[in-house]
Amino acid sequence: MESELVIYNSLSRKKERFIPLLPGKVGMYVCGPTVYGDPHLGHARSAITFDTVYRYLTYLGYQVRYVRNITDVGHLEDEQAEQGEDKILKRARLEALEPMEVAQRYTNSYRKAMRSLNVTEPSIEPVASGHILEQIQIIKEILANGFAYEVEGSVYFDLHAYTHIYPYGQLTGRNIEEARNGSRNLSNQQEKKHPADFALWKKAGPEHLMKWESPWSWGFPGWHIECTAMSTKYLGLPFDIHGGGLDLKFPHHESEIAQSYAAFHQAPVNYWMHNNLVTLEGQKMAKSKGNFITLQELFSGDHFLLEHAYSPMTLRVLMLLAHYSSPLDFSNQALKAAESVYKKLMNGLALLPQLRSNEDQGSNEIDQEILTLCQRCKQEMDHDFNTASTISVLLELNSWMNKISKNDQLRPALATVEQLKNTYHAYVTNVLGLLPESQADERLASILDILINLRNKARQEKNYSLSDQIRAELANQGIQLLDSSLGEVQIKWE
RNA sequence: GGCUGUGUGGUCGAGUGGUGAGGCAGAAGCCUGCAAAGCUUCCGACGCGGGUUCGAGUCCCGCCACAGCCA
Repeated sequence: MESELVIYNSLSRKKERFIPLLPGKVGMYVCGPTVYGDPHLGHARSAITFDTVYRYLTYLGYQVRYVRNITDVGHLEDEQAEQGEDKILKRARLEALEPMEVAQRYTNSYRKAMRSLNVTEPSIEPVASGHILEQIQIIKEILANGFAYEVEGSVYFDLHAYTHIYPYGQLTGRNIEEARNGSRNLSNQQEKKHPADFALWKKAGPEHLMKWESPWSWGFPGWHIECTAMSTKYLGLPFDIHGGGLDLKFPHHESEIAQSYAAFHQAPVNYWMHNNLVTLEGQKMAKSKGNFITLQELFSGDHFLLEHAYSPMTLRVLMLLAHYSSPLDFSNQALKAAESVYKKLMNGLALLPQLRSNEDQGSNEIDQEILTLCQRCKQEMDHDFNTASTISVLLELNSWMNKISKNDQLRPALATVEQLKNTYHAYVTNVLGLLPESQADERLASILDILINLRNKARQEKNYSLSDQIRAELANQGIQLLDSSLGEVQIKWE
């Protein structure tokens, strides 16, 4: 397959042509959520970004194995300093639940939210607690290769030994000697040879409920090792694409790279991709900052910053309206704009079956314009998944579709119309993952037909008070009737 | 202080050195019983200062602001 796809690789800081390791196949790993709280807008951005990557690769014909993990082994509130309480454990204490109950509860709510956003389920969704043995195995490898040391039942990654052999900090431009100079001298870090060394395995204290047996102690794995274990288990080494939020670059992804070299003497990944963050009033939106809107709050409108409820598809459009690498500031105005774009795209979808073509196969200016726009959809997506540009092209196509459907003089050739229908439908639904919301069941639809017919009859008799009453009362139920100049009535659900 | 990003019209937000983004808001008109949708036109921008180039929003240097990570 000749790929024209270009991906911005965070590691090289360059746009690179995408060439998979195996022709026609792609292995992709994305850091999923730590399940200790309700899913929020930050989760949605990462999931939608990489869902779109997955969808587009699939659309291009690749067979994609998409692994997105669930972190259900708690890591600490201040991971770098290895201080604070285990996040899941803390939640369990607050809610009086078993830690695994917490993990299950928020795994469920995450999956539910992702379904509503039409985020495709990954091919494999491994949980960290189910891969303790694999993690222990890799820690053993790293110890055997001399890049880790054991102290009091805990195992730490030995950065000093590592940097003698391998470069460290390529992803985030860090160097270990600088870190040494200004590093904090915290009492609980006494075990470490170097303050920047990170835990591979931690001995569990008596308060720790989630713990496993290992050659070193009853304890739990460090945060970074789970991704190394699960990605290599299911995707091999190296694999094609590793994704995650910008906030995970350091220390998480940097450590993954180091662990891979330390255990297997090779780089884990060819292409690193990082989505930018969602900000709220210019600040990072994160649970740990108490500055966030959950997806449930957004969908119900139950948050003081929201003017009203916004649908999952509106959120999806909002996310796709910005390039994944740009910061996205969240506001009612931005949401309203997204809502409008979503409506337009869905109106276009409903319009597709009505498009008429010309029997003559003459190619005129309209045909050229439309065919060029169809090609541009692929060009824009090929250019580092530029969904914002793709949407603008689709809106231009939409504009043509409206003109064609309302003007009998404008009739492109049959082949052009077919191309337009296929492209528009594929990009809106398959690539961008946008679907019409709230479908009516058949019975309700037939009852609606009766009402619509009654209203049309009233309109023909110029009984506008009755026709407007029917329309107004349906609108109260969230069902909007939209008349068209051709006499057809469109139904819109809210 | 270090590293990595980001600065584009009233607002959100694309932009791959060569007169076009697109959405929202605003203005005018067309269509329509009205409304909605749609169509046409208008409105306007590249953080600041240098440089490279025939040509810079785009490349280079410096500065400023904001964000993230680290300290």
